[in-house]
Amino acid sequence: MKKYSAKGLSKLAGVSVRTLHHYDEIGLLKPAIRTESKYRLYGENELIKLQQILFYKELDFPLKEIIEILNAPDFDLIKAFESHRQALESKKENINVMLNTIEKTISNLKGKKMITNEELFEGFAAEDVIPIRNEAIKKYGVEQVESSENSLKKLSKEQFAQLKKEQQEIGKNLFDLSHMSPESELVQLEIARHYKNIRKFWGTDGMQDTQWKQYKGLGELYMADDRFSTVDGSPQPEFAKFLSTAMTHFAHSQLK
Amino acid sequence: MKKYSAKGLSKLAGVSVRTLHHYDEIGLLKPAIRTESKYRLYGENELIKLQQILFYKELDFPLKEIIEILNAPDFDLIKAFESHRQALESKKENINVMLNTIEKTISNLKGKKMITNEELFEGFAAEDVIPIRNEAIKKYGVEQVESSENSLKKLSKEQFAQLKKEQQEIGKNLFDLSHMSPESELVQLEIARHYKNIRKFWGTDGMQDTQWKQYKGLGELYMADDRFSTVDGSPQPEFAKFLSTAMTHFAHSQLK
DNA sequence: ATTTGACTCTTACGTTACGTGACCCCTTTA
DNA sequence: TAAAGGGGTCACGTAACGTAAGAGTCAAAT
Repeated sequence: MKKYSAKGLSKLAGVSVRTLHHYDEIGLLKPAIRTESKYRLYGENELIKLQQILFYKELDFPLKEIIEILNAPDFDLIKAFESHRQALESKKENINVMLNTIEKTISNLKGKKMITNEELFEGFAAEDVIPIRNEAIKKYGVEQVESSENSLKKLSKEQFAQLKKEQQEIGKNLFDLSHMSPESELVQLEIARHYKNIRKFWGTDGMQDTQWKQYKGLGELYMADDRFSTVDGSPQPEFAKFLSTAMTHFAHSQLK
Repeated sequence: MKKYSAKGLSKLAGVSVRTLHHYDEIGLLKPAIRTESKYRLYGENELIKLQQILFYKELDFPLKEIIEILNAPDFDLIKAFESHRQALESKKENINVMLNTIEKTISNLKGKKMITNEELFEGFAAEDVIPIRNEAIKKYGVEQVESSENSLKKLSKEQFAQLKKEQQEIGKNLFDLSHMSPESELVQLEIARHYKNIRKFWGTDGMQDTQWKQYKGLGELYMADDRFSTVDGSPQPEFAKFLSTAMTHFAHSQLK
């Protein structure tokens, strides 16, 4: 059985020796054996395990979770890798979104146009959200808005699935809307893009952080707002815009 | 003029109060005024500035740089954005490599085939080059190697991107070859063909520029290494892999 | 046989962008 | 008038290592 020294393994895997020390310290990856003089020696198994660690790390799993994942006895390699691939692909899409934003910003700067803050923050700002929320408060009262927000933070899994389904329906409708829109092709493209974002936003699993919950709550809130539903009940592009904003926030939080 | 308390502003912008404290501490965003009782009060200007801060933060600028950006109106924004875009793009490329690796790994697990460690780590390892380089230095001397490398660093980014792309093509083809039966004559033929391509690539035909000639020199330097040629003169897959790795290595050094 | 040079170990403080108390002050409201 | 709900300043905790410092180990070269 082939053995690797700390440096050997580090070169092979593209990590620092310190990283290996660290992983040893926290019990994530211990060397196969320790020589008399305390040298770390790793074997093939450690090599494979390290690769798995790196994959998860690439997906921004904290090391603590990686320890749990790799210690789980029902750990299915192929399944894990396939979910990795999915996550990577969505990550790539997220990067594309950011690239678009940056490119727009660059071309804006190059054109020496002074861009307004609203344009600058398009896709980021909570500015879009806040006034809407304020009006919602005027209409429904603070307590209703806040209770709605709070209650939404306690959704069950079934409710979540339901919401997800509904959101996907909405996405479809939006897509149809875009085809009927009398506006320019650019608008259609934008809406199509939003549609994609929405699907991804509501379709991604494993989002349990606070931001996400907030957006989810706000999402339902806005859905209740008249301004986001037409007579026939189909949603307006503004709603998609909000979702896109939320999606962008989420995407960026994922990118780190 | 409207004033915001710390909590008020934090809610509006979606950041924590502690964050505002922190920004105050490091001089990134100071409140407009401080009341007698030391309360922080922010105005519209601070709101806007905070939005700008958040914008840059979304793009992963460290706070130190954000301070510079916002303090220096003549800061070269475009340059900063460009470099960030490049970073993102290289990130995307890495993801693509990883996707390939994962897919290969999956099919490998499914097919129960063993892949080599180097293939397993494709996309992570970057410094395989170093030992080879050291040996090259031993053989040919530091000055020759370094002069070759230095001339390499003068390549334009476009030239380099092109080079890298071609190298990746070569690498891909060779990798695909590795899936064929090793005994097959077809494989030998294919390798020979690739060898021709490589030779052509390194040949003088397409490159009359001085820099390119020196680049070729470095290539020949490495090609002269025993480990990259077999008895009959045909190259080993390791050579193409080395080229790919080297390109990646130098591309990185080019980027920063 | 020794010196060199690459490698190894442990220990421990530095880093980034805040989170999270602890403890105390100020203002509003029941 | 006292509780509630803000506000403030320390100051340590966090994640995932980076980066020396000081010292031992190992194989090759002198």
